[in-house]
Amino acid sequence: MTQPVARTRIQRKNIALISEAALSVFSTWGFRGSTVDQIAKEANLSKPNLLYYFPSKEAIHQYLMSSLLETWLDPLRELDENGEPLDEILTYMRRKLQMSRDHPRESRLFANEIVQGAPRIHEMLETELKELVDEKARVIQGWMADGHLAPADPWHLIFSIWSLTQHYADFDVQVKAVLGPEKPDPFPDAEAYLTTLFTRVLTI
Amino acid sequence: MTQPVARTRIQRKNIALISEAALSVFSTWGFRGSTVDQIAKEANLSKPNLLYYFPSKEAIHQYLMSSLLETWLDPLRELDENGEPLDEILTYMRRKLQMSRDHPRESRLFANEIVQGAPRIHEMLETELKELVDEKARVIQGWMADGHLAPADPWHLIFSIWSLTQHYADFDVQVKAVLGPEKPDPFPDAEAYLTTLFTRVLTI
DNA sequence: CTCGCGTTTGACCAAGTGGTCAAAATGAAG
DNA sequence: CTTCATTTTGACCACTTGGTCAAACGCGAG
Repeated sequence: MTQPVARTRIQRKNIALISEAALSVFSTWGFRGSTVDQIAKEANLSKPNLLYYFPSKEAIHQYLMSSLLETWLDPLRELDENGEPLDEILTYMRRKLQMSRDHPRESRLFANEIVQGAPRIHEMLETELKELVDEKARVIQGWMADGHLAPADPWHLIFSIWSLTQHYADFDVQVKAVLGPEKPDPFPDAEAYLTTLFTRVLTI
Repeated sequence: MTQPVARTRIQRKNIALISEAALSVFSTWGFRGSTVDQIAKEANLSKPNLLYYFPSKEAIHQYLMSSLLETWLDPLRELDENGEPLDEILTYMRRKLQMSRDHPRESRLFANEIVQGAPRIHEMLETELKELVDEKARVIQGWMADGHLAPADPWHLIFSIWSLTQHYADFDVQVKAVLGPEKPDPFPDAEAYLTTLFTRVLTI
């Protein structure tokens, strides 16, 4: 029952509750820093009740990771070889930035996992993620070779999109502390800045 | 004794050992995920022995943070108002990138702390860090106003330097997983890419 | 309304946690 | 080589941790 298959209404409800709670807790404290009690409390369930749905803390984390992975990679999947190059990349960047704004916990969940050495998703990074990135990097490389984009290392270009957009979710405490209380929402400025940045970097 | 003042030779040696060990452990597991036993083992000391030098786990963490903070902010402090604008910014970026290469544990220590909401350094972010960034952002703003750099939001420009450079320390597992075993050192390419990036962004 | 299966819980456990303490070991100054 | 402050340690403590289990509960199909 690592990936629980919800059959009853109650199961669906509680697994959803647990996922929500686990997302909040794991994304805030990292795997080792989180406790089953915390997750149970956040989900309004008793600890044994929670462990009736998932066999262990590990299992909750695994379930979370694999259910969120698709959502996380989707924007890159949608990068379209036949689209207008600069527009495709700007759209990808904006979708990633939107995910930082709308799903910061998911972003921090992955950030925590990777900063701590990705012990539980390392294999996935080397297979699924690498394959997807390699494919799309070659698409971008093609665009550059055809003179539609200024030349630049496409792998590092993708890294830079990740790092620049996820920064606003993962390090938002820092961003908000530096910008101060009179700028409570950094996202409009961030979008403008990043649009300018990638436009200048990629326009020939 | 939150900031231990080493008086004897033995104290100096052991406090150094503990700092080293704590840096490794905290940067890998985050504060809550780390244990005093782990740190003691890594430092080759017994737990009570370690707690003879620092009163608590918190105290070790605080001591580490404050001793590393200066090192961490130094590169930005050196940004010189009277230097050649583009060169100053590229130099700053390169120094930050070097720190990611040479001191990845320090980078991850801060990353862990900030991703998890910076509970222990929040105040410092709002004072010391904000003041320094505000000062330097205004310098950059001046350069742009004088037509020495292409216009862009200077605060977000600084954020982008942080995020792009620290990415190679904080997320290095991911970077290495994506680039594969035939590219074990991403830094030369990263430096070339980031130099190109900031040059294109800031050249008028 | 009742029966059975799915659900919930209180009590419990072994291991790990941060931290204490008195006593033993050790280093260095005279 | 003695003396005393510094350093080190084993034993210990209260609390938290992930996880178990038998027993009780309650929802819905018949």
